Amino acid sequence: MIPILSIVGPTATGKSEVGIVLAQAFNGEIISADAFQFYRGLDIATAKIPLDAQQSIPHHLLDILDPNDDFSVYQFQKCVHAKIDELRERGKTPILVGGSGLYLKAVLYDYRFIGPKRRDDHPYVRLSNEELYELLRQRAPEASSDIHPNQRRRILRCLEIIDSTGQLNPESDLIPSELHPLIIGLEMERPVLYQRIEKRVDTMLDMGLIAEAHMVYTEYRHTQVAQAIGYKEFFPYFEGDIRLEEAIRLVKQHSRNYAKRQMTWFKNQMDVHWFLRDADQLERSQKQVIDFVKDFYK
RNA sequence: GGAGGGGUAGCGAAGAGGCUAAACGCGGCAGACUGUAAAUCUGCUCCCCCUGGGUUCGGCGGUUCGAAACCGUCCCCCUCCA
Repeated sequence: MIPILSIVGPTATGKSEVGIVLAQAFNGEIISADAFQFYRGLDIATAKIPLDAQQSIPHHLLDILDPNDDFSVYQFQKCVHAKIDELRERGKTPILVGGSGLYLKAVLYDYRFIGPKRRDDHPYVRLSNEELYELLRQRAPEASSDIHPNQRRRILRCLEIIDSTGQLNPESDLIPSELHPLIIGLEMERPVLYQRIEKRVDTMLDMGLIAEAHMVYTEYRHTQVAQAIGYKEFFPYFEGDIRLEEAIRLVKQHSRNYAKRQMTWFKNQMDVHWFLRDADQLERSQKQVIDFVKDFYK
């Protein structure tokens, strides 16, 4: 049986590099699990690994979408499952690398997307948060107790599932999928991580982040991709409402906040084997990870 | 030197005698998460032995049963006049 590896963790911990090293060590290929790296032309803000850094390791799912395309966890799940089958047939180890928690969980765990996708014309859409919550309270009091009334999307989804299946979500997120993945988490001391994040934003600026953001601003302002960190912060600057330094400050701040949310997710939502990386000894931790994986499958 | 305005929690900013450990925003911390997830949402955020206690609103001194709020004085900051 060919194992499935996954590298997760907050942004700027070096997931891409570790992914390549693992791919080299275990005859693997990379599958990206970053919600914005699927889009063509969005390279700088998404910290997409450039071709010449890929060390000839195939990277799947990068650049598969046009920025105008919509995408969802559901589609991602289908794509990745197909990809995993394909790699295994070729005898390759699938290595999922990314920071989009829900996407990873949907693939690595037994997520079943039942019920229809939300439609904008559904009668529910017109209800207020309070009305939706009340509805949920009537249909599924046990579910409503741990969902806040303001969490509109969750309530909506919950109601959809009840409508189409007559019951609540299956407790599927507790059951790891049959893939039995080995999930490796990369983390760093908070101050070190935050420092790296800020330094990386500076590097992105040198690489032309503002031009990329402006491209998104002019061409894709109303699409999904416009909400990526590294773009949306520049929009008010382009409008003349804030100064450039302020926009940059916000990009850094939002990146730090995002990293924190990622930590919370991976710590509490998934079963992860963590590696605390020392920013000065990145190679050493790469070896540790490789040894760990070898040991795990011995 | 003269005339005004102002100094409030990490920052911004309300409050103009008791309902104030002090609204609100930001930042920070923690958390949630099934079809936009780099999204969306929640809680906490002066200190402590925390269903209670202790110190706060530039400093000091007063008035008052009671002061961040009133008076005096001193120290800073800003604007205008000289």
